[in-house]
Formats: sequence, structure tokens, C-alpha cells
Amino acid sequence: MSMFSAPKGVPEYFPPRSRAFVDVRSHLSRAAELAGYSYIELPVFEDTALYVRGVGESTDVVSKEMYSFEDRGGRSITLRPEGTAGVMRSVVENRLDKGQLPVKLWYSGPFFRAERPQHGRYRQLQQVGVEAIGSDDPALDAEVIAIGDEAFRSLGLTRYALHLTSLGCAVCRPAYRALLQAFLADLDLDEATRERAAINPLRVLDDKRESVQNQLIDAPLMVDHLCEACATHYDAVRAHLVSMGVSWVEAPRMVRGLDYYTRTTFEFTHELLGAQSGIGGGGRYDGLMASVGGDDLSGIGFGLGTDRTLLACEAEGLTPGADAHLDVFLVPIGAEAKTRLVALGARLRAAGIRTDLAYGDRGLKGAMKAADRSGAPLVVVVGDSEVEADSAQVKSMSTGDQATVPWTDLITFISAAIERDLT
RNA sequence: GUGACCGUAGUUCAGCGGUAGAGCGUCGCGUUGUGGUCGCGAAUGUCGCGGGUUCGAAUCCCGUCGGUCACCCCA
Repeated sequence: MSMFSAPKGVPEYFPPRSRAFVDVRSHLSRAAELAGYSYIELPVFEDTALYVRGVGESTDVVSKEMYSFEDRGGRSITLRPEGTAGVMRSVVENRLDKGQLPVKLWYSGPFFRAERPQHGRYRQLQQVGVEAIGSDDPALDAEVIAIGDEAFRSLGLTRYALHLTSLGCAVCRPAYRALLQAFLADLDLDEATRERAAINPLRVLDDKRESVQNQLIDAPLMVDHLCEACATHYDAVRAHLVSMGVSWVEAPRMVRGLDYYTRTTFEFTHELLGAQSGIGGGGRYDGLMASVGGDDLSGIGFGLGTDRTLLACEAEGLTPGADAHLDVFLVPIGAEAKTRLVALGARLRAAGIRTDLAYGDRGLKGAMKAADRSGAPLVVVVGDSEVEADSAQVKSMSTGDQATVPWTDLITFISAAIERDLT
């Protein structure tokens, strides 16, 4: 029994799985780097009002899932529940939007939502996100979507799907919203659903209950009521996706939980993850920057769930980061040998060779066992006779071959052996 | 936040009212300085935590904490 336990709903990654987590995260961010996005490091807490105004007071995320508290100066602080609002705040505050547009940024780190934990749903969740700000070019929408697709594909994932729709804009959405509300008013719905219809009628569309869905068959859909500009924009996005070879399914009833989304909206889901199947989602947000006090620039971005992407990889039997993480394992027998190998280890590491050593004066047999388990392809053994001969035994763990190598040639020999193994 | 199920060794799990078990892992041994296979042996548990019922509780009941599944929500 340990005295303390981690807070509820917080995932921890430790070896060996932490290696997979790190590898997943680097695949996700690499896709963004490959498309010219630059890293932005942001605070994990912000002024509560930023989320209330940016994300939307009526959203579940803001109204019942935020970790908010008063700091010692009496300010209301909130642990960030999502990434986009914070990026907007920083862009406006630091005038990153005053140069060439679009500004393309990526970020990574923990986010916090006080939800009831479940497999794949955590109170501290990890995301890798991108934002492209200051252009409403539909090619940029397509780029962002394609980056997400490539991020998942680069990990070897295949059992995922891209859901796509357009949520319209300030011109066409209000009229559609009224239309939908009128439609919903005539349906037989329970109180909670009626309430939702009043606050965010779009949300009713993706209700999972059959009894509700049956009544929604003839519900008006946003995509059928887009204004000319939105329709043209959406067509262009789809045309670009086709030319990039990205496939998707139309999801006219898809809804996002954050109020700022407009026009292009998308979600990646994985079919093996159960109820928490969303592994990434995003879209365009046209009014967000202005609502946070900046110029009225539009933007588009996504957040990819690092935790869930790892779960998706595991569900598909993929093993990210499984490559051996060591090149050489050193086995000393005796005090003199240890002194020599400790020094050799430092030199190997300085030469960029990943090296570990058998500590704790284990017997040769035990040390070899440790060497085997380390996964290192090469093992260097030094005992009394090697010390005397000023040499070392270098063993290949895969073939079992062992060579006597003069001490002065060791680093060169090892480098060459690793080089050979890589080719 | 609502409902249901689960919580036993490092790990996966069996035991379900009468002195705590197995597989895997860990450590040691199988003669002097060589791992993976095999054989033999050993260590490790306040049976999540707190109450209650009982002669006796890992086992039954209540609470609590944690996890899981669905709803909800979303990454």
C-alpha cells in the first residue's frame, strides 16, 4: 500500500509503455513540422474568462468540466481545457498576426477536464494540436485535415475514419438554427433534450438514442442550408482533399462541443476504441480571434488525442517505439574492469552511442541476463584477463559471435558494428 | 454528473464463510568467466481502505476510494 495515489482520472506512462507514448507524440508533431508549422509553448493555465468567452459559456466543457480556482491574488484561473483559445490569446497578445499570414503553429501538452473518467477519457489528457491563422483559403482547411490524416497513417493506423461537414457561418447558421429549433419544437423529447435544443439545437442531431434518431430523419441539415460563400468554400475543401488522396465520410449531423467552430468541421474516429472513439477533431473558427480581443482573422486547427492515439495503436496491435533503445551493454567483472567500463561508457555516450552498464556487482551470468534483457545488440565484457591484456570481448547478442578487441580500437570497432547492423 | 460491473503477490487472474493460491515476471542454483531454451529452488501479499454481521470474513452487508462499461461529453 502506497501512502498516496495519483488524482482520479489521470493517466501515467512509465516504461515500457512510456516509450510508445513518446513515439506516438513525436509522430503526431512531426506531421505538423513537415507542413511548416512552428512550435509554440504556452501556459497550462489561463484567465478563466478566456475560455468562457472563447470556447463558449453554454458548452459543457466550460459550464461543467473546467478546473477553475482562485489564485493568491484573487484572480480566477482555469487549467486549460483545450488549446485553441490559448493560442489565440498568445497570438493577439504577442502580435504574431502582424507579419505574413497565415501564422502556422503547433503545440503539445496536457489539458484538463473534470469529467467522469473512462478508458480513453481522462481528467488530464494529452493533445498535439495545430492552428493556421489568418487565411480562409480552403486549401488550408484541406492541409490541416491532411496533416491529421498523415499523422495517424505514419503510425501505421488503418482502422480510423475521417468525418467531415460544414457548420456554416454567421450569415447562414442563425437562419438554419431557427429552422432546426422550429422542427425540434414539434418532437416528443424529454426535458434534458428540450433544454439542449434551446441552448444548442445542433447538439440534438447526434443524440445516440434510437427513439430520438427516428424522429430526426427529416430534420433539416446545415449542409443543405449553407450560404453561397460557405457552399463554395466547402466544395473547394473537398476538391482539395480528393486531389490529396484523403478519403472521408460526410457527417452532416456531426456536432462539436466547442462553440467557436464555423464552416469546415471534422473529426477522426477509431473503430476499436468503444464509446470514446474520437482520436482527433477540429475545424475552422471565424469569430474566435475577434471575441478574444484581436483582429477579425479566421483560423483553422485541430487537436489530436495523444492518449487515445496510443490506445488506438495498441488496439491495432501496433508497437510504437519498440525499436531497441540501446546500442551497447557493458559487463564488468571485478573492480578494475568496472572502473575501465564506467569510463568507456561515458566515452561511448559522448560519441552518440546509447550505452548502459551492469551495475551492482552481479555475477557474469546475471550480468549477461541483464544484457540480454536490455535489448542491446552488442555486449562488451571485461574481466581480469582482459584488463591484463588491455582488451575487451565484444559479443553480438543475435549471433553469439564474440571477438577480442584491443582496448584502443574499441570505440571504432563498436561504431563500425553498429553501422553494419543498421545497413 | 447518472446507472452497472470490478478491486487478491511486480503482473494476469483463481479462491467466494474455516490456517492466502497458480501462470508469467523477479532472484538463486544446474561447479571455475557468457544471455535467450530447459530443469530445480527461493522471495514477495495489512486480499484497495473504513465500518458492520459472524465463534470465524479475501469471501456476506454498508460506506469510501480507485478502475472499467454504457449514458453524457469529447481528445
